[in-house]
Amino acid sequence: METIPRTQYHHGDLRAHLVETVRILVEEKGADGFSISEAARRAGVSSAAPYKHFSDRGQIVRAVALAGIDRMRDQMDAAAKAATGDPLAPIMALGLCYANFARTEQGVFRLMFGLTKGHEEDPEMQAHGEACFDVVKREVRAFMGDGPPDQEIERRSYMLHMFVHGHAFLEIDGKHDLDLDAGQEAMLMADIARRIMQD
Amino acid sequence: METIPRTQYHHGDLRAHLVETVRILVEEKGADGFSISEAARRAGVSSAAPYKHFSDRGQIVRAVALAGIDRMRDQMDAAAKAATGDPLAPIMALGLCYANFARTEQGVFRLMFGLTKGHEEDPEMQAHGEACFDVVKREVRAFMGDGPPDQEIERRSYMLHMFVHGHAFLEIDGKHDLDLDAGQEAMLMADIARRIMQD
DNA sequence: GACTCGAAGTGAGTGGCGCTTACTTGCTGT
DNA sequence: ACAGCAAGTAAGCGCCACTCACTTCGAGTC
Repeated sequence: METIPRTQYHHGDLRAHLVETVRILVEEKGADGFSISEAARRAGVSSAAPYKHFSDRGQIVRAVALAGIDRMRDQMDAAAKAATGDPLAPIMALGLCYANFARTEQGVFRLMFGLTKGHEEDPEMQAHGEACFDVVKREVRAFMGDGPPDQEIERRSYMLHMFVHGHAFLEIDGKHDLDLDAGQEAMLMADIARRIMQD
Repeated sequence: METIPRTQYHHGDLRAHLVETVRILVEEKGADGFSISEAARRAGVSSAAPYKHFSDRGQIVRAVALAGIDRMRDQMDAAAKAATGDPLAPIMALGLCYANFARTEQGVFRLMFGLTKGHEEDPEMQAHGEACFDVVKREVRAFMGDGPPDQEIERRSYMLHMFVHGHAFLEIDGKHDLDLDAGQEAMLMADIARRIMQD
């Protein structure tokens, strides 16, 4: 990240640079402790420059969140495909992946959800989220076979999502005292996955 | 709520008044769209007045969150005690209560969690949260009897919490498309409760 | 290769915010 | 009656999001 003042007048790709800078700031200062001004400062441009690329602060944050969703989707996809052995392994892997993402990209994770300021019905946001959830549904379908109707796949997938989402947030918010090591967390995930997927 | 300018110089109980005003603002404008200045304006005092009662904005927000936790605890306690019939009824009732609180006090609910700015290790906050969780543990113990060790009670209670917490947030964030009516939500809760509490 | 036109920058300015400071008010205890 | 202190005020500071009038410079045209 370039804190050094630019030599050229035009930046090159300020838009992408800003998104990345804000991502870092969000992790450093928390999901609501950063400012666009500071991001501009770090990028070595004036505080007015960001508004040539985004209509307002919300749109920058939105771009950071969207990129986060995509990143998480990629990680989930990879984790599910890499998991073998137990037929429940891919589903467990998805859960662990979700929790790990929340821990390692806490700030962005918070933005991805709870970004319900003016984005209540943002179709692009929803589409990217959907793509993420599709990975879950795909693995649930793979586990359950072709028997059950889509509605049942959806139901189970949502149950899994509820659990892991709650866990992720309780974890990063420090709202539980049972501090699990990686092994214990994996066992918890396995237990949950079994309970949700059985019968 | 008094928007009318006061007649007396001294307010009477500005502290409590502010907490209530901020609570309302949080619901109106969202968990991060309100300002202390506006709360002061609504209370009919100068923007400096709040700082005679709170060291900073964070402490006001904290007070609002604390009051919220207590309110939720009371509702959960009442809901659990009122539930009869099925032995799982109290546990289901707790879940529905949690989800309903999140819906009706969305702003405060968001504050109660995700208030991890400087409050990471706030013992009072944790204590109030604990008191809330105790209600869950009490009902789980009631369901399971004296057999299982405390650790198992804790485990099951946390599973319930994960699930309902995830549901509450996905719900208020509008992150799922299966829009459940009250009956369907109750059935979902029942299904989950059964899966978690069985064997 | 000069010219122009628009995208991408600048710097100064606005209003609102959180918070502080120095001062005032008026209730409460003696 | 009065002192002292808790609880208010107005004014001001620095930071923020965002705007506006202006400048720079690179890409496309002749």
